[in-house]
Formats: sequence, structure tokens, C-alpha cells
Amino acid sequence: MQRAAERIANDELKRSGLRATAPRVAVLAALIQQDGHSSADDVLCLAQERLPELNRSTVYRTLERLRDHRIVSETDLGDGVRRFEMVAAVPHHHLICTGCGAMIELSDSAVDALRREIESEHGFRSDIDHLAIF
Amino acid sequence: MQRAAERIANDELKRSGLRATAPRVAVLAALIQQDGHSSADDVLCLAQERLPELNRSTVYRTLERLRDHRIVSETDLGDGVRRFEMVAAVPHHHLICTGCGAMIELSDSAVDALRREIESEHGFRSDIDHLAIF
DNA sequence: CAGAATCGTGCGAATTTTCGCAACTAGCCA
DNA sequence: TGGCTAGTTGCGAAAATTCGCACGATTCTG
Repeated sequence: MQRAAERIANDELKRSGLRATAPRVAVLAALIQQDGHSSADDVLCLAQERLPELNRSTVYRTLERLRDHRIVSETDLGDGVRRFEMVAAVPHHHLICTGCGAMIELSDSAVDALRREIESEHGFRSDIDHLAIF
Repeated sequence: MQRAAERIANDELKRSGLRATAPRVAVLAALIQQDGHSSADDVLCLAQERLPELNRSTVYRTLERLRDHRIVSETDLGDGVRRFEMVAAVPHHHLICTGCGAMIELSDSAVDALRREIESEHGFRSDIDHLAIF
């Protein structure tokens, strides 16, 4: 199980031209295993099972790096803690009701129109991977 | 100067059905005076000139409240500090280059199409007041 | 108006996130 | 090999944000 996640993590890192160091593999493998909306602390705890000396700062730095390389997406779901997850093959977004907290999933097609408009209008390729709309 | 800001803040609060307490007026007046992309700390400092015993927690709580009432918008410009500002009469958004940090302003019209699609598709009125796109 | 319920605040502590630095590593080139 | 350089990490401290609590103020109800 973890082995598979580690192998995938390893490949993913190399594919993006990042060094596949032990901490990075551990962080990304944890993210793969938890599969969806993990907090930095979730990631730290799971990754530390494999790599006990792993430091909290390193998790944050790695997540930031992975985000910059669009391997993971970062979303603030409004509960005071940022969430991270693998960028899905099929990107999706969330509509979150500020009244009751209900979450509806929004397909990417609506957002894609905006993405394309920004690109044609400003020549700006945008990272709208995982939007939370309230 | 500050007096005018305070009066506007007062009116704005009442218009939204919020109690116009001294801390809230101070926070909102500070936001009005600073006019654009203030950090919580900026707001605290300026507001404390008028109300020295004002507490940091109260600033955060007030900003959150004002955000929920769409009086101010909250944006993460990617520098590790959240920014707040009055919701503009003409809403705008930002395109931020992850390479060089340059910021382009994006008019709301592009985003409005998305907003309308979400409303007609899901009957969901969305708060896309001040987007930061990387 | 009295009493009850709700709201807002300051305070301090806890949690989350960022930062600076020194040590260690990997890759590169002579 | 040996040393230069850039990249990465652990560590601890700092900064940013949230939370729980107790007190005082405001609103509500009768």
C-alpha cells in the first residue's frame, strides 16, 4: 500500500524535475494515501510514520513547492485550515454555502471559460485548479 | 478625515444590520482610510490610534464578520498574509505572476460570466468579490 | 422595569504558518 | 579527488490566526 504510494510519489517528483528526496516522497505519498482535502497536520502525522524525524517546516515548504509545480492544489475551505490534495485528472471546484456549510461540487467546464478568456485577453496562463466559492 | 471615515463606517454597519459598536467602527474606518489591501496588522495599528485598548482578536473577528456581510473582501495575495479591503463599487481581481510577482488587474466582466453560470446552473449566489489568480 | 437570553469584547493560550540560520547533500567541473 | 555551488532540511523562534472563557452591554419578553 504505502509502497505503491511511494513509488507513485517518486515518479511524480522526477517527472516534474524535482529531486526525489526522502522527505518529499514521504509528504507526497501521504497526500496520495489520504486522497483528498488533507491539512498540513494530517500530512505531517502520516508522513512521520514513515520518516519520524520529518519536520513541520519541511512539510509546509514541500507542499508549497508541490503547489508551485501544480502537483497538488491548495484550497481554503473556510474552516481556518488550508487543505491540500493531488491535482485530479479531472479538476473540480466547490460551492460552499456560508449559511449551512453544505458543499456542492462544481465541474471545471464553467471555470474553463474564465481560464480561456484570461489567456486570450492577457496571455496569462492561470492556475485555477481547485476553487472554493462561497 | 478620520471623522468622515467613521461616519461612513457607522452608516455602512447599520445599513447591513450590524451593531455599530466602537471597535467595529474603528476597524471599518481604518479599512476605509487605508483604502486597499490592508493586512490585519495594518488595520489593528491604525484602529488602535483611535481605540487603544482594541484587541487583535477583535480585529480578526470583525473582519470575518464584515467579510460575511460582504462589506469587505478578503484576498490571499500569496505573501503569507491575508489582505482585506472595502468591497469596491466596481469589483476587480488580480492576476499574479508566480515567476516575477507582477500583478495585473482583471476586470470583473470575465468573472461575471462564471458568476452567472453558477447561479443559473446551481441556484447558488456566489461571493467572488476579489479573486487572486496565479 | 426585572430577568433572561443573546451578543460583543478583552484576554491569554493554543494552533497554524512562516522565517532565518547552520549543517548536510547532491551535482558539477577542473 | 577536492572544492565550488545550489538545493534541501531540521531546528527553534517569530509571526499570523483561531479559540475558549468570563465579563459587561444590549436586546427581548413579559
